[in-house]
Amino acid sequence: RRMFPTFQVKIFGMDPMADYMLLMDFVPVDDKRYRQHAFPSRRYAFHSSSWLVAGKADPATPGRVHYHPDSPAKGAQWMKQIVSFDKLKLTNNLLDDNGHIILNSMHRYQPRFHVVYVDPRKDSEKYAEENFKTFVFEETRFTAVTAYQNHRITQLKIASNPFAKGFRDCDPEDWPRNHR
Amino acid sequence: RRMFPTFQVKIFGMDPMADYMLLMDFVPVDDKRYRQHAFPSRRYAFHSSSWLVAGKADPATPGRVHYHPDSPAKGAQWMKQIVSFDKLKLTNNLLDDNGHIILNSMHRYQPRFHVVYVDPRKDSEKYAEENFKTFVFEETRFTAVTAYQNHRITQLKIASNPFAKGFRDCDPEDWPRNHR
DNA sequence: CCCTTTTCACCTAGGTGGTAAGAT
DNA sequence: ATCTTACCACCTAGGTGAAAAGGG
Repeated sequence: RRMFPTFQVKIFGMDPMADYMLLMDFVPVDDKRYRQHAFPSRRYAFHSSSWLVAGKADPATPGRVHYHPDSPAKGAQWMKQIVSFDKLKLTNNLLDDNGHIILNSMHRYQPRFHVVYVDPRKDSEKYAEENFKTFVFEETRFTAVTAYQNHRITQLKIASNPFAKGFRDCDPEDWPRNHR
Repeated sequence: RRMFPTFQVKIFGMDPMADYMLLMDFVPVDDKRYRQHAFPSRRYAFHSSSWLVAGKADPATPGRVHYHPDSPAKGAQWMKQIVSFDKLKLTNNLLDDNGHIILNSMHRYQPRFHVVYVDPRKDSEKYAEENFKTFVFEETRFTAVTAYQNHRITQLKIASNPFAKGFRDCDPEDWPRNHR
């Protein structure tokens, strides 16, 4: 499935005439597996609001990469509007052959954003290091799940994702302006 | 609206590592305007199967061009599968600002397909002539209309365009194999 | 009359969380 | 008990010709 919200980025400082590839990947935040409850219990109507460590992480998944489908493109093209990675999809299927990003459920991940300058020089491989920049936004960390573990996350998604409009109790269009 | 069927082309002989732009435009086939009937008549239940010349063409429309949205891309990318111009849209609105191709209704057009080699040399403008190839398939000529003038064309479209499935009398899936 | 414009029901295509059944 | 899978109704987004209304 897609990520929601989508990872979006505004870019400055490229050479407008040069070609760049934009891509994303996901690295584990830690070496842990998470779970909802330490002990069996009926006290929680719908899971808890915090995660507990359940032990060591499962074996790492193949480290796939997602190229922005407009890659390669000129710096001017990338900079003239917000770049949105809305075609990026996540899966927990280790045998996936749709090229989706493979993650372990119940593990924490840090999305990373990479910019690659397409070096026109013949021996460009030599400069791979300097033609490559990585950007990490820690506020985009998340726990991968197969089903939501927290009502407030579910409600936030239903309220903000247009495709979940069918599950809304009231229409946000009817809200007073100062509540939007 | 879109063209249907979509203009599609299979490409051979490019340099796999070089960049190319692919584009289409439309040129008038002649300097004529067409119409259905020479004289008022009630003999035709739904128009005629042939076109009659109605006089000289209307003033030529702005000669817009449609770049395939994957442009620019490497020869290897273009050659590895059929290239489909399914994002190309036609309009009769001279003031259109969606970048659609502007055509005069009731006029005949010849679609043209152009391949532009993106020359990496600094003085590439000098070689514009040799880096540009045009391909014309006369069987793709058509008369632009705002509404179909012939029942058999309407039925052919309904039978073959998936988006018109709602107007089909019977489901082609139910046809015997040798009729498909 | 002939053609164009506008609106509409009906599709394709695909992104949501809910839900029930399945797996461990 | 906890988590995963498969399927579903319900959306968004947009491509069809029909039909009615409008213009010359």
